[in-house]
Amino acid sequence: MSATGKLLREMYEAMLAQFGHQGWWPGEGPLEMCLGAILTQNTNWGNVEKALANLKAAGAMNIGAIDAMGHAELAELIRPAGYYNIKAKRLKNFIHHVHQGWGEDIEGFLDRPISTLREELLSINGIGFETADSIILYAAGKPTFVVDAYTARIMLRHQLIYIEAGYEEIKEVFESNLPSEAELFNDYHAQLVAVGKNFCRPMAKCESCPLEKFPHDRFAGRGE
DNA sequence: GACCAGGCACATC
DNA sequence: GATGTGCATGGT
Repeated sequence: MSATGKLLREMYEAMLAQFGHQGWWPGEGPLEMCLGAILTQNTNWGNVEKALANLKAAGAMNIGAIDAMGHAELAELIRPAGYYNIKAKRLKNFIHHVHQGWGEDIEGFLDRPISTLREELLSINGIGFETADSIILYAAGKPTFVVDAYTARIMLRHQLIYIEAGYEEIKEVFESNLPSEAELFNDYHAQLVAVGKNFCRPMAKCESCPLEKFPHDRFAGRGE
């Protein structure tokens, strides 16, 4: 294993020891996770759960129903997740794409090589890098690393990336230095979010952060 | 009442 | 190609 891989491993163990397994997206089916990935864009997961509950209560947790639904009706159901007009469009774009190619077979849509699936997801308006990777990792259960703003900030502070690094470069640091295991990538991302929420904030001090013992700059994060 | 939350597309320069 | 802006609810 590379030196970076060893460091990433040790950082993971330290976070795991402090936060425990996070169990993100314990899963009520791949479709729900796909919808959740879009609904959670720049939004608290608690609000997303309310929107998903509304969809279920309306009998709309299936591809055909959402594809057939009018914009206003869908927007109203997902209202608690915020940005409901734009997210209604994004959900429809995604659902329509899957419906046309795969009918109700979301698992067939997801069960393809990562590169194929990722490219196709990214071609859908409303699905960017993070949402595509979230769908691949959490809904399809395939090993692709999800990068978010917390990940970028923590990696930068710990001098594991350059300030100029983009999404794909940050993702590559994890994927080329850790074993390609969906379960590890899943929990690793969740651990980074826990650190980001609780410690590694702009201008925050590092005391009692599980990553404090690893090399870092205190105020090197993005946007600081 | 300000600030934030598991982004993305589009306009503008 | 870099930077700015709109999208919107609910919890702290």
